[in-house]
Amino acid sequence: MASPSPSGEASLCECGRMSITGSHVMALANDVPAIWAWHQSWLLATMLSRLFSEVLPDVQRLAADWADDNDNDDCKAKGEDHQSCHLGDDDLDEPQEGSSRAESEMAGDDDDDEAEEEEEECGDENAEDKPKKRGPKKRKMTAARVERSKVRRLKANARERTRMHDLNSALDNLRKVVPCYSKTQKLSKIETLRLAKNYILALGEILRNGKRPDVVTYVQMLCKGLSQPTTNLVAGCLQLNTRNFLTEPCSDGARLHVPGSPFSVHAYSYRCSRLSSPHYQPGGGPLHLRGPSYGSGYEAMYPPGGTSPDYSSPDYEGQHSPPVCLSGRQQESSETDRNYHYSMHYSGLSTSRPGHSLPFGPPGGRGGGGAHSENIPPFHDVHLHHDRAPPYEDLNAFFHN
DNA sequence: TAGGCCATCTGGTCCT
DNA sequence: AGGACCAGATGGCCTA
Repeated sequence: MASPSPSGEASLCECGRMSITGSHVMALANDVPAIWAWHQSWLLATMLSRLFSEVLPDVQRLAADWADDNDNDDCKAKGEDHQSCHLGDDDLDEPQEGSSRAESEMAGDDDDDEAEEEEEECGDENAEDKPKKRGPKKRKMTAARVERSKVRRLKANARERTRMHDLNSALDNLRKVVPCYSKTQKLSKIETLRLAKNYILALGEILRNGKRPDVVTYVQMLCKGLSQPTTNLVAGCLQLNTRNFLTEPCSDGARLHVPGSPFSVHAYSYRCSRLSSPHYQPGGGPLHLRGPSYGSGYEAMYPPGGTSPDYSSPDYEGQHSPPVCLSGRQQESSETDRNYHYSMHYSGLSTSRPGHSLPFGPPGGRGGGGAHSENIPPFHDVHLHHDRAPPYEDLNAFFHN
């Protein structure tokens, strides 16, 4: 630095006065026993003692030399202006860091720097032929620094574990309030979030329309974007027996009331392809709509007559999930047994809230939806999960029938 | 065995 | 400096 710029001068002066670490540190440095008492750290006391008693004179001397020698080597070789060399971007952002680096760099020519446990990286003098790099310099990883780094890493790992555990706990709580909950077969994280989103959208849709959807529509809303296993799970949780509405006893578009069910169901020709089956052939039916996001494994089949959700509306952006499509295998497995494993989020139903009326009362006046068809197992553990305001309670009751 | 899911580690970034 | 958050990597477990 043949002609130190004002900024460089200020930096050097600060280094010389050692104000870089704070005047209080300098004051303490003159009293090593105080540091011992203050920090209870042999390492820090040793470092500061040596720093100020031995290194500081050299630092000050080198600071003067540095103004004459160093500048040209660094900046002109890179074609950089002096300002950026004196105070690079990183220096501006981290003044203490930059000052410390200057301090270490100034002390770099001293042979004693190898013994400085807490000193910064001073390797530049060892690689004079190498171009100096800008930005933060790597600190020398002394044993003490390595040890501290390990401890810090272990603590960070523990915190990260705790954080993830908390997150998983929150997800568990979310699993309990979405329409499908099973202790034995947990929804995956992503499916839980998707189902929760669909659940919220479905509730909002009900509130907006002020009328209940048919069960197929509701299931479609809930299962939008879900994987087929999850779709099956939700269907099971919602007490939907595919034999009630996934068969072909009725003409397309005709409504079928499932005995005991509060829903009136669109009975339509529903060929439930096991899409994951190797026998599956896409595009096999007139009512089949390809699921946009499940081209390889899923096929969306919506009932005719516009009973499917309005996926073209802004509320239904994103993936479309297939409606209920239970595999033959899962149909063979006892749907009834499986349903008993799931906690239905009932509230305000007949058993717990006798006389409570549903805003979307079941057709036929079977208040509370307490009756069940032969294909729909009765609920034995109807209970309130939450204390809700009546409207939401009613909605919840409706959704879980 | 491939793929999905998960827990954990790790380094980076941002903020205090 | 340290904590929170995030994303990538990795390995284990499970299932089809």
